[in-house]
Amino acid sequence: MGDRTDWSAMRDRRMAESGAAEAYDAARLAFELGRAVRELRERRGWSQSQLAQASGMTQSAVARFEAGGTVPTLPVLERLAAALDVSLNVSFKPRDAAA
Amino acid sequence: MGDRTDWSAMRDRRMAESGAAEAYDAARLAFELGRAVRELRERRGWSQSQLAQASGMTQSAVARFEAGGTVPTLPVLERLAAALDVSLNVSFKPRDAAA
DNA sequence: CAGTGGTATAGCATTGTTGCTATGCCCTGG
DNA sequence: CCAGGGCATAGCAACAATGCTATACCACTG
Repeated sequence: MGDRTDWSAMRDRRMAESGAAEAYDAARLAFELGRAVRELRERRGWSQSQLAQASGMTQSAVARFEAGGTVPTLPVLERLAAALDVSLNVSFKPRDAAA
Repeated sequence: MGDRTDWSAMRDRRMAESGAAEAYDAARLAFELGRAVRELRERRGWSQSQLAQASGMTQSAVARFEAGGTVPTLPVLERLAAALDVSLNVSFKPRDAAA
């Protein structure tokens, strides 16, 4: 994967400023959520523009999100989930037990 | 529930401006996450100040979060989860199937 | 080769969350 | 009665995500 963008630098800066681990996890979570949305979108055969319209965003915002360019906010995740007809799950899980 | 705060008005404004449903869901999610954190914190017998220190926040930020005063960001949720020794789970779930 | 659709980036204004400090209320213990 | 701990709010500065417009690149097609 080439470093065609400037975002990696932005993330690195964030990591250096705070405690690294937490910011790093957030960036990784952003990346994985982006990939998940991209998969769901492509599975439906939608273009970024279509998803954007369905979720009240613009194509550029969708592209930025799918690339993991920023850590998404919960309102945005909810709108994407609604548009893709899936449910968003945000919860805390004990580390030592299931569920 | 008493309306001792000003936050309900803020949420109402957000709901009125956008599409209502999405913003409403985000506010409810914020509220439930706040309650979850409060439970985990009290279960550990921690004060807001202790949790704040453990998660790199201030007591006021913890109070605001537990009250559902703002929709938390993922970095904050990660830090709280780490401090409370639980794992944060953010994912999309199909509406028609399990897992 | 021009035209079109899909995607990636850039730049900027707006908006909202967080960080921080200070303060007020309630309750309990001395 | 007064002091202190715990929690709720306020106000403001700083920062980061979103909204939006415009543009560039690529693949495909007429």
